[in-house]
Amino acid sequence: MVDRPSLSKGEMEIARLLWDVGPATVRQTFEALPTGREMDFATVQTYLRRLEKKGYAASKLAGRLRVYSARAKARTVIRETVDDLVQRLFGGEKLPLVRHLIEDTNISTDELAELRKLIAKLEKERS
Amino acid sequence: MVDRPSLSKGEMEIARLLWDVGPATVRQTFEALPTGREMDFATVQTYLRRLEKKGYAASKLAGRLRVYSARAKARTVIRETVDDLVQRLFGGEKLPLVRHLIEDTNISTDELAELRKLIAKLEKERS
DNA sequence: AATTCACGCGTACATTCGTACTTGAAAAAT
DNA sequence: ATTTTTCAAGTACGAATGTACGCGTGAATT
Repeated sequence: MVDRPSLSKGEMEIARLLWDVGPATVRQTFEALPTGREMDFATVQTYLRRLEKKGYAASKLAGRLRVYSARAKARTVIRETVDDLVQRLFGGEKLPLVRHLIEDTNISTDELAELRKLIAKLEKERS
Repeated sequence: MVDRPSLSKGEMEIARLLWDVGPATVRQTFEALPTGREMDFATVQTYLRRLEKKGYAASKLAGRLRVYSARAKARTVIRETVDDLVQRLFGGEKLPLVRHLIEDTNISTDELAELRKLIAKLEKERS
């Protein structure tokens, strides 16, 4: 619907944090960065600003702190992003991507089992 | 290993064509573009040049035509690209991506069945 | 009260990206 | 032989991206 410019890689990382930690200040977002992923505070700030400009986030001042919150649902953004990747890298077919994920990344036995159940459930629902 | 700069979206599209149609001239690549995806001949040329510069392709002149061929395996590049996406958008966990693909994209019943078989096979191999 | 810290906001800046146009030469068509 | 088409190679150029710095102001610390 709303047709936003797509997310850049860096913006994706920050958007994900926002989905995770909910409405958050720059600092809270900054502190939600995974260990090992170092990025300047001001860089996070810039990404949040850009997310807002692109329509992925909203913000308001609470006192003198600006609080950002996600404006687009993770579900939706993930769909758009993955669709785009599938289009460009797999010519539009998603199955090869799924196959890659379960064959070429060392997926754990537990994960395999979980997928088996998920598929069974979906197949049951369809019949 | 070789650590190349990552592919841009546009470069991905062209890289995929190259894997598909094998060693190819600019024109052959250009003509392998999916219907509906229009892009200038010169743009394809630029992407191929950039792919080469980044180490994803090699080329040589055959007569007066330059023939490009993939230098990095699709498998590898797909792994790198998907890994990166999983890292940024899913915090490193791939299962949510798989789940998204089989739950939130209208996957066909045939595809579901195929996945079920694939999983069964993998599970058998592991035991 | 004076100093230091933290934050918002504006700005910066080199690189990459998307998307071509141009020029000159060779090949193909007339 | 002249015209037209086709390439390779160089160049272009604004927008997006990654990554911050600096200033001013209000809050916290000493």
